[in-house]
Amino acid sequence: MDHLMGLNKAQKAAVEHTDGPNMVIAGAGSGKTRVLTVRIAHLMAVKGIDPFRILALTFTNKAAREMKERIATIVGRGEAANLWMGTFHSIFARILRAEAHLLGYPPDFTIYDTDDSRSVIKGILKEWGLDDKLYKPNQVHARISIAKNNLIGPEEYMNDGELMAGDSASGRDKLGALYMEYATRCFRAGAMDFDDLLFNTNLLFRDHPETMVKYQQRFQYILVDEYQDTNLAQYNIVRTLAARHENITVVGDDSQSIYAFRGANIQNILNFRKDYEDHVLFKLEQNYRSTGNLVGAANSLIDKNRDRIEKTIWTQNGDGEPIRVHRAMSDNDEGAYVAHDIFSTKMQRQVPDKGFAILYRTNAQSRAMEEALRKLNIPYRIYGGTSFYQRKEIKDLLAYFRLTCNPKDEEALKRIINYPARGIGQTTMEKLMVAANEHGLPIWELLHAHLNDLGFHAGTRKHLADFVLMIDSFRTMLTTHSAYALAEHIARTSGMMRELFADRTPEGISRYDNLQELLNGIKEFSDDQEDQDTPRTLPDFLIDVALLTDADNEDPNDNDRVSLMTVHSAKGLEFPYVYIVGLEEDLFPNLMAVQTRADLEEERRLFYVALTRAKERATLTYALSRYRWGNLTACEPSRFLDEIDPKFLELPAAMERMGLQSDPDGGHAERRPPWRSRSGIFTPERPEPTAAPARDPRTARPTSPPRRNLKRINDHGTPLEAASNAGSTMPEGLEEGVTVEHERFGKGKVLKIEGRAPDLKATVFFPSAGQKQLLLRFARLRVLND
DNA sequence: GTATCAATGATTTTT
DNA sequence: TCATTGATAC
Repeated sequence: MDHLMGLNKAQKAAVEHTDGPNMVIAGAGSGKTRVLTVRIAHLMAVKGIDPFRILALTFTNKAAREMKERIATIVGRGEAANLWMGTFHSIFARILRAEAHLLGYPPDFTIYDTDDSRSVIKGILKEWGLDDKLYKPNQVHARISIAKNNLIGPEEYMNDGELMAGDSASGRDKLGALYMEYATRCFRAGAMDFDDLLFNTNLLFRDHPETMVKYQQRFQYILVDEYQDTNLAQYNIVRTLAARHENITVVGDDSQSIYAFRGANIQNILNFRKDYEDHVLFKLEQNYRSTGNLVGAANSLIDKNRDRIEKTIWTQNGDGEPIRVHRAMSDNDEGAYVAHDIFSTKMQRQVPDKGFAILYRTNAQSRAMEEALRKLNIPYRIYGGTSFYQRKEIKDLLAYFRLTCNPKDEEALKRIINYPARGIGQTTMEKLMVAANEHGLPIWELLHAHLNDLGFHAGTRKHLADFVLMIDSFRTMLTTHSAYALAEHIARTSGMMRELFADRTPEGISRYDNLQELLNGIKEFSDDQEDQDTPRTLPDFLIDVALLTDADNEDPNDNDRVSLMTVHSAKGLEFPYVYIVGLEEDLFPNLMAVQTRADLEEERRLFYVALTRAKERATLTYALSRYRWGNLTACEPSRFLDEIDPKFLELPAAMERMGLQSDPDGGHAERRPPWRSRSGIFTPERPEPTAAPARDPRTARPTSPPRRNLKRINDHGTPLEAASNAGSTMPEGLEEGVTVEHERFGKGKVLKIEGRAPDLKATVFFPSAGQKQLLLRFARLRVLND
């Protein structure tokens, strides 16, 4: 078969071994996507499997689309179009839509995005009079999200003594009740949030065996990409669906697991071997992407992690250039360096703009980079950040669509009932919301059936009735008009178009243009019927759009640009020249993510992902000072810089210029990399290895972390306080879930660790003394190894 | 009920 | 720094 040409032995084996459970451990750059696509094509073309019976799950729409394209080139477009290939969320949204009635949802249920979820939570907090500083909406949502991803429903949550105890220990004993209320309100609104798409699929299969069996039988072959990033909800769906035919292939790389923060469980990939005892394991270890230096550097880094599957990534590619490290004075300086370096590389080596990527840990870092690139007229594209679909004007129009399709959608209603202004203000809304909660009804139903019983003045009543009438008129068009015709009608009739057109400021014009762009998008969507016989309707569009991200909006004719993105969104991509910026302690690894060893290991995997994106050359940069929340803070170089074997690094001539010794006795002297220099005015002293507690590379965590608080800088640019190592706080191995001993309370279990050094706090449950909150600074906890 | 201005507080990563 | 919230005046 010619589609097998050019595959190496391991790749070929992974393609041809079609049946039974298979796991493909695919190192970075080892041709994973190729194997997956050829494998699917092979199933169809050689084994004659009906594409309708193949389920292929990915993490991003982009990955799904690209794979489909590649499969189409082998088996033909029409065949490929019938594959069930997409993200977990989009595939199961599709299935849920077909089965929604079984769970009591309307078929045109809304998908709440993160903002909607947060807004629901805010509403409840306000009504319940809870302090939104104690119950931060983001955190409440994160907690609910993690619960759902671990298949813990609101009842289970409230019945789980440990969870509830943990909450009340942290003074947030209403979390369970909040979760319950949140779920109730979403359901009442006929809405599922992102996590519900997976959670409810689990419910569907659990409570409706006949439905589960239907899908079990349908999906004869199941393939899962990026298996290391699946959470319990996803894992369980896959396991359930695969139980019948057991033709399951999972592909992944434990070293690239970077989504634990949202519930991904690396154990899923580590346990596959136990789950399917007669599985076959393929290891793809040859890297085709990167130079020898890059592969070596990445290996030396990831070697510091403890939780991983042993494997050796190797390459036949030449060594290539060493990895460069650049120290910048400030974040703007860093941007200027990167921009200039891109400019000169571009000129000297004739590299197109799209050959470069700038990767950073947090979206906030993009600004300095953007400014620098703009100054040199280098075209760039930012991935992530505020996407098109998050713009206010877009969300507003989408809210009209949502309300039309599902009038119970409370968030949509709140958003637009008075936009454009039609005299329905805050007071009216509050009355409506109170009444809705009293009766347990969606606002829409109140307005529709009980408008006259709510005690509104005639004027207000008229405004409300007009609104209802308008939405109802849109609803009658749902079945008679195409998505585009209806969308355009709504944009005009609602008054949104007029409102935006009237604004002649540059921003206003751009908002109007965005509106037009959305409508164009819907037109394209309406017209695109290649895989369907019936015209696509507005509800179809909404499901699609809710799960779309900015990355799905790329214009193929305008893609010769430098890419700017977070490391997370760079996963799966590759670029000849990669700049990884902001390699500073507290930023990368991120302050919020270095509480436990597992967290730190995830940060390290993230850096591993970043490094392995590069084909030709990687450049690592860090700044000595950086604006954070608007004020200048001093930064220390990232520990990750130390963790790469220095033989893969280029140590710049800057060393000599700074008057540092370099090899006075023929190569045996201490080679001090520039980020370790002692003398720079700006360089905040990091405790020397001898002074600081040794960092054990196996546990990869300082036995007693130096304070990593951001230090304010005074006018002379010197840190106000030296990095203090006082207050040894974190005992070795202390993390959530371990058993500890306290000199007064005896043995206890650590439920939670929070705060930042030196104010790290642990919530510990002692059977003898109950829940205690302990400042690690004072409580001498001893970790017990059981 | 609406518009304007000052104060406030947030930045980890995404479907 | 910037975006969102709260108070004030219209």
